[in-house]
Amino acid sequence: MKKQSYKIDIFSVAKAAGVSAATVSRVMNHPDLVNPATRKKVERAIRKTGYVRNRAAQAMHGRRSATLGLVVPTVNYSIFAELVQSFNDVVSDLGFTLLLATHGYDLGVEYHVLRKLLEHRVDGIALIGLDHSDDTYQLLASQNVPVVAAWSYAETSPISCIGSDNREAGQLAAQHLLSLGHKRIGLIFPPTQENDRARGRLESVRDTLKMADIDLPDAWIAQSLYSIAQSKAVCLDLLREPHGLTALICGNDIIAQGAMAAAMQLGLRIPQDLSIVGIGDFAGSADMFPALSTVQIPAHLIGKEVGQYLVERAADSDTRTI
Amino acid sequence: MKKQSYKIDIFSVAKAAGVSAATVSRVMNHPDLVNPATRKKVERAIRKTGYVRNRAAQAMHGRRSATLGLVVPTVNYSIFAELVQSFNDVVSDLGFTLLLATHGYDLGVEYHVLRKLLEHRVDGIALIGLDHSDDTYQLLASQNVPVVAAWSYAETSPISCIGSDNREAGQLAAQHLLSLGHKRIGLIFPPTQENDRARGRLESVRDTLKMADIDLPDAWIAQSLYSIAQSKAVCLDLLREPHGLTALICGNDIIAQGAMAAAMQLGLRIPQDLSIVGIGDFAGSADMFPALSTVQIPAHLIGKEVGQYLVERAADSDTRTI
DNA sequence: AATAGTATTGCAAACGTTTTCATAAAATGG
DNA sequence: CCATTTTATGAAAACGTTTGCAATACTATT
Repeated sequence: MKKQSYKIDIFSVAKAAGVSAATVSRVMNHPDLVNPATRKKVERAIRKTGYVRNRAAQAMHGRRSATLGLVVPTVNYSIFAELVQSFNDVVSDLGFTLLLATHGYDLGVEYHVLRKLLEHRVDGIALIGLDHSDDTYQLLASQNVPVVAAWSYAETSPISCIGSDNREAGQLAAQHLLSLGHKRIGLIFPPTQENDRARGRLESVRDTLKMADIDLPDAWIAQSLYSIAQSKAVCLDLLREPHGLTALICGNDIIAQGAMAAAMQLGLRIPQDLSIVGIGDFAGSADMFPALSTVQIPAHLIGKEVGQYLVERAADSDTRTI
Repeated sequence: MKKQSYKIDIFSVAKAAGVSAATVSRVMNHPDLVNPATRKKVERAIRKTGYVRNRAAQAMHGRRSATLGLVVPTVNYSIFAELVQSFNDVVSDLGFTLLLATHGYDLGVEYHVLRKLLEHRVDGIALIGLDHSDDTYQLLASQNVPVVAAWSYAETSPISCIGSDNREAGQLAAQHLLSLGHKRIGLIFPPTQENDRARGRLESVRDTLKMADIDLPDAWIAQSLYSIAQSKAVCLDLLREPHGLTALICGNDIIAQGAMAAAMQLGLRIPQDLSIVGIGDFAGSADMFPALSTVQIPAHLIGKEVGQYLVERAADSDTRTI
């Protein structure tokens, strides 16, 4: 029925329905403004011609692209996958399409992918965390597009943020181990230069241990990237040293899983011989690792709220321009 | 430097650089056509004005949106996350932006999200698997946009596909257990109605076992959705029955992880008391579960090849229109 | 039945690019 | 130095929508 691969635009539909292009447009955007009978005719013509509306043209005219941009470090390892999914679920239901970009924990790359999303005139932008380059902050300030930082929450943030307090998470993890009586606690964290989540967690773990007069030599702190394999290797090294560690705090769940693998390999029972605390969330980790305590980050909830917030703001700036 | 929140378009830049809009456009799209000196001027003007090009306008004119659409069932559970990541990495490097959509294993929903991507005039589309609704296939045929089915591979596919042969994967899993001498093998698979991956795997497992004259009563086959918790519950039920099962084949790695959790809870050692074979790939699963044998699906490679293929085809149809 | 109001539709002017075509300037070659 | 090619630029016509405005056809109120 729709073989004619030659461009079917709104005028083709208009002709097929015996109305003007304006009416066809109104059927799609303001159906209440058009007579039910004509609406039926138009809808039939749309179906018959196989018309697919052109959002690019719409975006160009009206300042609405019906897209939202989401920039995450990575979608691997499940860390942000759940957030991406719930974000997408909610905005998709509300008629928006997701433009996804990743930067692999490189804030220079982040600037460039953000720019690409803005080129597509997304109606809103979500980023992860609060550490961003000056260029990024300037770019966001210059475009007036709704922005929200997800995952981290801080009173002092220059842009709106929806997420959890990383300092509190670190504090919870440390206090949990302290309450169990641990005194020799090792730390495995990812690099913290461009990552406010990891930095906040690490700092507050340090502070909490210091407040409790617990020693934390540098040798008990190890660094690992986001890789189970690497984390496992790093933990093996750390646990083989004669530090007498009785507990580990892991900066995120990926690292915690590497730590568990290392402990298993060394024949250490968890939690009898070694307590491991992770920070972060991994869908289903509770089922997989009943012995691993985790300070949970409600990724699903954050994604949902971020999506709702942006859709709302997009609608606002829509009416604002009118 | 770029406070003037009022619309900065290509003409503003042109004025700032003392050239025409056409020249500015050429600087961005065909830099070799413009004099190096003027190019410098224009680039400076772009930076000074904080101009961000409008891809919507570009797409409207020229039939290039610089976007690619990817439709996956879900990005949760890591099943497709790795593919999404590697697809995005390669297309992003080549200047494309990713439009992501998910359908939660519902092919009716798939049709609608696909339509939304087409509305945005993506330069190419990737879907997962070969099971799609008739509407979907018709829609794809009516638009002439490059399409590729990822994950599954089949000679008979009506559209190009890049992926692995699910029948072979199932066969490998079954043969592996047969070669270990197992005779009482249980199966846990996801629903197979709208999922050619699961169906192909299940059928070939069945065929392989039948060829080897191994019994496979219906009671040994259980169904589970993509959820570790549910899979664990289903496996607990299955293993508690007096079937005397010595091995399990799991339709994917999520289910396999639930099966492992169930076995652990029942005190069964893997692989001494129970062998578990998963099909699918989970980044890092080798590190996490050394005892779990898995028929690996090269998600990373598939994502990369699908991305490269689409970019190539997008470039083709670009020159074709000229 | 005349008036005012409302519901429905069409015309045409945007929206911000890209690109064809034309032109002018510069380079080349004899 | 003139003729020819090459290089560099600009003017203007698309591209496919949306929407303000105007016009027409109804409906309700006197």
